[in-house]
Amino acid sequence: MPAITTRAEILLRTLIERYIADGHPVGSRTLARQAGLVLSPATVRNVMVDLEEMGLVHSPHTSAGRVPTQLGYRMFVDSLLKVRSLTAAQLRKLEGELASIEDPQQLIGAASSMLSQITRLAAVVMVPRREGKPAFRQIDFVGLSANRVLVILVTEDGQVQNRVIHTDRDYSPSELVQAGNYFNRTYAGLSLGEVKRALLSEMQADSESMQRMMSVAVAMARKMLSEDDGDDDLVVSGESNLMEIPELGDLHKLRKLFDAFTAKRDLLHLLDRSIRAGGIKIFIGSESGYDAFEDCSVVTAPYRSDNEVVGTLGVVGPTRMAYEQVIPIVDMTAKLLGVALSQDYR
Amino acid sequence: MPAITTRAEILLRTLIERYIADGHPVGSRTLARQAGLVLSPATVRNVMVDLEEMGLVHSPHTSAGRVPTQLGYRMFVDSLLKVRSLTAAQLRKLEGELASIEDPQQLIGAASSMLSQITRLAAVVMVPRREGKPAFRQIDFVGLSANRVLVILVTEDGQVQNRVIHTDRDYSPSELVQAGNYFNRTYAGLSLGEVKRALLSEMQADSESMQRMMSVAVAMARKMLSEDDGDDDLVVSGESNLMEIPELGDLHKLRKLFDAFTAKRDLLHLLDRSIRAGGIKIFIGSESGYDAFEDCSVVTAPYRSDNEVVGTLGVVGPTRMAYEQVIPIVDMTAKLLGVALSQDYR
DNA sequence: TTTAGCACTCTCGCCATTGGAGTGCCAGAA
DNA sequence: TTCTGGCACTCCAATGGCGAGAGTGCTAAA
Repeated sequence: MPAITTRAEILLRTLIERYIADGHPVGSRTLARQAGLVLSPATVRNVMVDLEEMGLVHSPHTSAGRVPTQLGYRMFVDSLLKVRSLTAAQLRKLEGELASIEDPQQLIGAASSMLSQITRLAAVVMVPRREGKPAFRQIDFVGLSANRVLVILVTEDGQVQNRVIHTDRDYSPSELVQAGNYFNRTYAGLSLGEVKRALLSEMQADSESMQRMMSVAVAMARKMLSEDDGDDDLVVSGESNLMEIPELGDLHKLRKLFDAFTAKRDLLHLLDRSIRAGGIKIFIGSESGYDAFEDCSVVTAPYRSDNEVVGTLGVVGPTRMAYEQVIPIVDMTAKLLGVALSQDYR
Repeated sequence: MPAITTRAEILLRTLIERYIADGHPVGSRTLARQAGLVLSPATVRNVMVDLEEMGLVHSPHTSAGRVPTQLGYRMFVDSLLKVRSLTAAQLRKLEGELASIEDPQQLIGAASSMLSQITRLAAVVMVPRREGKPAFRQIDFVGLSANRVLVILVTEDGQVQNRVIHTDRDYSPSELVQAGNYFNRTYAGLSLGEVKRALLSEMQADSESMQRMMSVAVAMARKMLSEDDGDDDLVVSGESNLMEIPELGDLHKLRKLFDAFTAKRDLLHLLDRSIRAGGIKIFIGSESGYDAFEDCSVVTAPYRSDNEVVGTLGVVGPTRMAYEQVIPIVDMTAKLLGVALSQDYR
């Protein structure tokens, strides 16, 4: 296994850039011209067999040019890539669109749709997971029909969640108001996590010491909070951009991809893996581990709100994508989304 | 223009059934055998030229069989079609899945996904539009940061809507509670439409006669209610089923379709048109008027809650779809969804 | 170590061929 | 008048052969 020389690196880089640009296998003649080195095609060919031995490039058939392998792309993004920073226009557009939105939900949607529009790929944005962090602000109990109570929970950041729960008996409106008041008085300002813990211990404490009503309120709130855990969600946009991409022309592959987008589960796991990594993370081809993304690369970046990572976003596109443009766009979108989220509700 | 004979009708029907079944143009030999009539291929051919003159069938090229035209399909579904009623198993499945769900939102989602699973086509369900009908139950004002108030509106049927609005000045929590109480006292039990009307007149009335606070509450609520109009929405599922359909194999067409699904606008208009028609409505090919659906048929049925039509649902599939199966399924799903919606919150 | 030259290989587009399916039409039968 | 058998014809789809073009691998010389 030959060690990789500087020249080989340059050639690999130009090969990949070229291949990304037009999608055709690159021959030795074009590569020699393109690379800026003064080299004959024959020499380039010699280098190519080295690269092929190292598993960085591959020849679709004897008389085609070379194409990067997954490993080749990996090396490319790891050490050969020069990212192009955004144009002023792009930056302005991104900033402008996000700055004008207030509602976090809409913000997520806007980020996703912009990301897909600019990259012309599919974009995914994970909704922020606050993990019991946001402070509790107010709870309301509204009686519906018999035995059914609507619980409305408002957090400090202005998010509203609601759920219908079933109770063992019918409660009068005034009982419900009372329960709500008790709750709001007792727990105002605590984080949801703390509220949850407090509820747990309160449940275990001697229930005689509480009025029966309060214990019901506690039970209701607990039900509400406990079901709230797994509500991670994704916003996907621009899936149909992927239909324009020749590599994914196979309807079968395309279908797997689209199903993955609607199922969301795998995608969520993938984003989850990258949430801990501090910055940009790139999954090339089968590196993701999900076969729906076998011919795709996924570029993700975590975003932070109030200096703490709360989610990830990214794009899904063909392995042969314009990394040097996509990476800064994803990066910047994550930053701007973070800023926009932090400015709200503070 | 020859009038259509009974025999021609039978042949047209068998031709379409056959074509729907396997997608190949049908030749005179097969048609003669299939139709159950004792006829030679030659005779069938003579009938075919009649049908072709009437614009009901069409020959892709001189030596292929015949294929139904849009007009042919129209005649087929209008007068030739024998719908097959559901199998007991299908019915049980539909009933079972929907009966166990309570939340209207989830119900819509479930109906949509079942519809697409059973038909193996794309399904759409319009969310019920209640047009100011549901009764007002409760409103809450929650102060967020300065000048920003979260308004939470609960209707009699347990639906919760919330929106952040901006106010001219900062309000204290107690002011907000007061405003809420005033509101709930004054308008409890009225329908949203009535509340809206009442607010309008109240705004115009001499504002000196109200406390300043109340007028603010009114303004807030009005803002909330007025923005609430255009929130029609759709739930789409099973889009990716359409990728398996050979007629739609063209990626360009497919893309248009998918974009129509995400844009929702055209689809919404289409469903809107069929909401007034009492029963099943079928748009074949370009009848829909939207070119994304040019090669598709759309089968819709309105559904009712509490004996009043509140929405439509349907499926989108290739023009060549198994109408005799799809129609009863759409029909029954609409009925069952109506029943399930009516049983809740009553 | 690099380069030029050369034979070789593989793909791709083009064309001609062929078999099959199905039609249209006509003349005769019912 | 209506139906049918027969026949010539048309068109498609699949097949195989062919040549051009692109690019390689290898070798021998600079």
